[in-house]
Amino acid sequence: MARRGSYAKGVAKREEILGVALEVIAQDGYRAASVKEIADAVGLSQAGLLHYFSSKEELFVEILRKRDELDQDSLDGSPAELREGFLRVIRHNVSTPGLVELFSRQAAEAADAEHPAHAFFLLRNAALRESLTSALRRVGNDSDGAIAGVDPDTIARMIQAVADGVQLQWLLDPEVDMTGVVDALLGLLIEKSGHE
Amino acid sequence: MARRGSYAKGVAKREEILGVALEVIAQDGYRAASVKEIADAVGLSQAGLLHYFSSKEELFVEILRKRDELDQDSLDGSPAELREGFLRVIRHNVSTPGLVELFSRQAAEAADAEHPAHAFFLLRNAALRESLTSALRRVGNDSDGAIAGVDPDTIARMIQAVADGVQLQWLLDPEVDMTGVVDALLGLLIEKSGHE
DNA sequence: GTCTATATGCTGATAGAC
DNA sequence: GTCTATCAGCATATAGAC
Repeated sequence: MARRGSYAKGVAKREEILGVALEVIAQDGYRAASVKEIADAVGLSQAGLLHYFSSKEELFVEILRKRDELDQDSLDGSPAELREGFLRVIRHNVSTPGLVELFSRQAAEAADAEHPAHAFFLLRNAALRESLTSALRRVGNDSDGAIAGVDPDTIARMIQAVADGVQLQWLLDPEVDMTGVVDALLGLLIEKSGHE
Repeated sequence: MARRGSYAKGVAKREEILGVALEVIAQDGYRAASVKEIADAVGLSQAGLLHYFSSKEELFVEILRKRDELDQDSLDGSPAELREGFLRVIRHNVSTPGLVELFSRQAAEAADAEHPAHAFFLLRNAALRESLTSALRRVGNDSDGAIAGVDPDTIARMIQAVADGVQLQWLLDPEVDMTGVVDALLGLLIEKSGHE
């Protein structure tokens, strides 16, 4: 129990760090996404923080993972709820530009198979596609979830691509209506699946 | 003439550098996208290369601009040709992953309004949307280029988003069929505009 | 115009005391 | 577990010779 106790404290501290990191990056923007800034916000020195994460890159991955975890509630439930939940997540992202920038940068840097975030993004993307295709299969007219002859996996990639791509446009120009663009696509897809 | 001569030589050298940079990054990947690697490929020292570009960031912007310039031929012409040209550009990108990674990274980093690539991406994106909306207006049934009630600007953003977003997926996993996903969206949009 | 050499500056990572 | 101190390292940027 003593061993588990100290282990649990380490886990709790990690969680605390991730929570604070999420807040400070959301509030202060991507500039706050340095080890030192996060350490300051938590009330630790840089070295103190790196006691819990083996590297900056690992820290960033865990931040993104925690963020997904907090968003997960919105992505559970029925197909109709999935659409609304998906849009809710995007709407929420508007209030956290720093996290969106962190995500977008890491997504690009993760191209390298050796990058610490590479496996994370592969898994994350696959899980998201799975949620989407499963919803498509349950709601579509075609039993396999295809829409107008397009297979569900391609549809899922399309939805994810639009969401990720419009983020880049929005980071460049906050006037861009991220939710509107994604919702327009979802609307077109649903109409299409309903009418065929 | 003497002045214009030396000026012209400077321009010519810049162009030469950009051409070589495009080649080396396309061939050797994003790792070749450092000032030193490019300088080596051109046959200059690092300092010699930076004589022509005030900073690394400016160099990168010019590389991306040059790339667009070379792709421009594919994006001229009629609406039908625009679709084919758009897909041709994406197909070509498959052979230049280093450039796609450079583009994606810069697109994310350009979020900061102070970043040298910020203005470039704003202009580039606007020009691309203009090409797309103009094609939509010429080809659509609705005189204003809307599709199923979605305004042409949103459609244009959607198309651009899917192209940028699927690149991230493809960088992560080269098995992903970038062209297929984008073409599927274009197909859905065209059907939709044709049937309504 | 191009080079060599160096400054600069950050920031992530590590060693070792407490 | 946390800190202070320090290293390491690189890649950009600049100065100055040729």
